[in-house]
Amino acid sequence: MESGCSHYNDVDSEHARCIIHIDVDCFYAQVEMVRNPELRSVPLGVQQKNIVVTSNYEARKYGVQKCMLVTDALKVCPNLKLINGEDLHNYRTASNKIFAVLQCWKCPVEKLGMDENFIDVTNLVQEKMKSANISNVTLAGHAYSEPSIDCPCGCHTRLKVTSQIANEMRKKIYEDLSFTTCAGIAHNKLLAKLICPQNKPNDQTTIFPEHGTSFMSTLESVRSIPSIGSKTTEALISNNIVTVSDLQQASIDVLKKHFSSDMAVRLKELSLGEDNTPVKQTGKPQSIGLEDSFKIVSVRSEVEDKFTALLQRLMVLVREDGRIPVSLRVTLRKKDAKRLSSHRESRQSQISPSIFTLSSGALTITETGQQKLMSIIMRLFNKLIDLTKPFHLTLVGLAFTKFQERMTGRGSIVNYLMNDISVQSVLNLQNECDTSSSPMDYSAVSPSSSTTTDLSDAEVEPSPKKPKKVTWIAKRRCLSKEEVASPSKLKVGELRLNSKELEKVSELRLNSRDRSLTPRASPAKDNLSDTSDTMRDCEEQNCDDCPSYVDKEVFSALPDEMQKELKAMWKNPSSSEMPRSSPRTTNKAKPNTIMKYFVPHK
DNA sequence: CCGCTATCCC
DNA sequence: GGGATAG
Repeated sequence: MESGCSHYNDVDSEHARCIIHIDVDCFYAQVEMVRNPELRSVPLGVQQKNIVVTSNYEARKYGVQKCMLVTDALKVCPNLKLINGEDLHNYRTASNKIFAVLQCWKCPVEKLGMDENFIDVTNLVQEKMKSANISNVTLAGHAYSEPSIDCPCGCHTRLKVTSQIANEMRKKIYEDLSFTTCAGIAHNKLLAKLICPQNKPNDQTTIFPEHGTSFMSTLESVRSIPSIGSKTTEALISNNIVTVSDLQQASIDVLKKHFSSDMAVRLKELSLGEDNTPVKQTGKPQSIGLEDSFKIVSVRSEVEDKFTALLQRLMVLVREDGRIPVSLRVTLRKKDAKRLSSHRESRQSQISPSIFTLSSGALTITETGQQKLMSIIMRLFNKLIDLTKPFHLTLVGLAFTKFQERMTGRGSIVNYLMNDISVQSVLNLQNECDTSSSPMDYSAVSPSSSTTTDLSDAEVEPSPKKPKKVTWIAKRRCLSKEEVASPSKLKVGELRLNSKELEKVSELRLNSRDRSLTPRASPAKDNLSDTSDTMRDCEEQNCDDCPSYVDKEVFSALPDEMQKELKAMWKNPSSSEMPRSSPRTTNKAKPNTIMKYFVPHK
């Protein structure tokens, strides 16, 4: 190191992180101007229903504000050019492009709505500071306030480097996509977001940690703090806490009287400009849903029609998403004289992935699959409505809320096997108490990930609503001829492998099936073979390294690497990786998940 | 203000 | 499962 090395870099400091918040200027209006550059020079408003949801800066000169009534906007700006913005498709596309550009920096990017993104560039800044001489790095854009004190942790330098990165990002968004943006640079999300609009449009602002608290106190209402909404504001105001400054000075004990302890602490921290929430990489949504509101629906058949229509639309979205849903939620809002606003009720249930099919890689659903889903939906509906009384609904909603975990492919051979096996087990779990001949009783089927929990819950602490004690029996199922012959049409429940992996597994299963079928003459039972064959086969397949429950032939067909990994695991089960969803246990009475799925219950 | 979609927290 | 929050 050289001369005045005052650039101490304390990565454990409270100011350790480097966060950028990027906000696209008047997003909808810019999308329209990019589409049609002639609009750039005229006052432009984007209209939804009867309101101007946003306007370009040309229109703002005349006083056209966000969410203004069209009539009022035209009064202040008779030349206002209006474009209908009710179709969000173009906006979504533009939003995704911006998100994609930001991903180029290989840092976590969190999307917030269509026009905002957080980026955590902490690691990138560290790298830059290691490789380049940053002793006299300059700030890009504005500072909220010039750094005065010399923060010993080195955050000033880091944030200056961050401001340079933010500048590069905005430059690339402009060069690639022609969108101007604002950015806020800070050591946390709260300050980055709040400082972002300080220099609008098309500019960026950095705030240094030492100014966090004083900046926050410039905010008039507690409501301007993200995560403090109308309800929390009400509660605070009723305690005479109106401004952020009030909140800064409020006693924590007073806050704890009206909020949970965690919430009280969090409110206080926010008021001081402190926020340790991480930037979470945005990925696929955790739920995909639709809802439909209306004046009144009081007839069951109409409800069914609404759900059928929703399901129809929802399937398009799920198909586009590509993942296989395993849980379904039904929501409704009852007509309520008291609370007209959103008081929703919902019920959800697991669904069998085998309802869906994969044909040549695309997720589809058969007619009978739709019928199965509808019967689940109506069963959930019945749980929500007392059918002996009249009902009055003002909204119904449908959402898929859980999805089959993606095969990460490489990395985990245990997952490779587990996913496959666990799904198989689920498909073949049967409730002993179930006397019906129906092959699928949805109320009884548990998802792979929660089978263990459900079982123990049922044994240890039966819920009063489900008093009957259940016993699960695992059976191995053979593939039908059609399924083997045409793997692309296999039930989705058995297919969570990519095509290469699929080929392998199909092959293994085919072998396994041939072997179990040829020696014995029991062709009558096809799909659901009984357990005895399997159990005996397992006993016959004993080998030195494999437990008795492992099919030797299947095992030996696995790649050497996989065999090794499995053997290692069997030698020392507790130290081996387990699937995320199944916490391992040291309790011998409670077998680990792998055992659970391999060992047939007696 | 309300409709809609999604997430997080209790 | 329900409420609060965001956009």
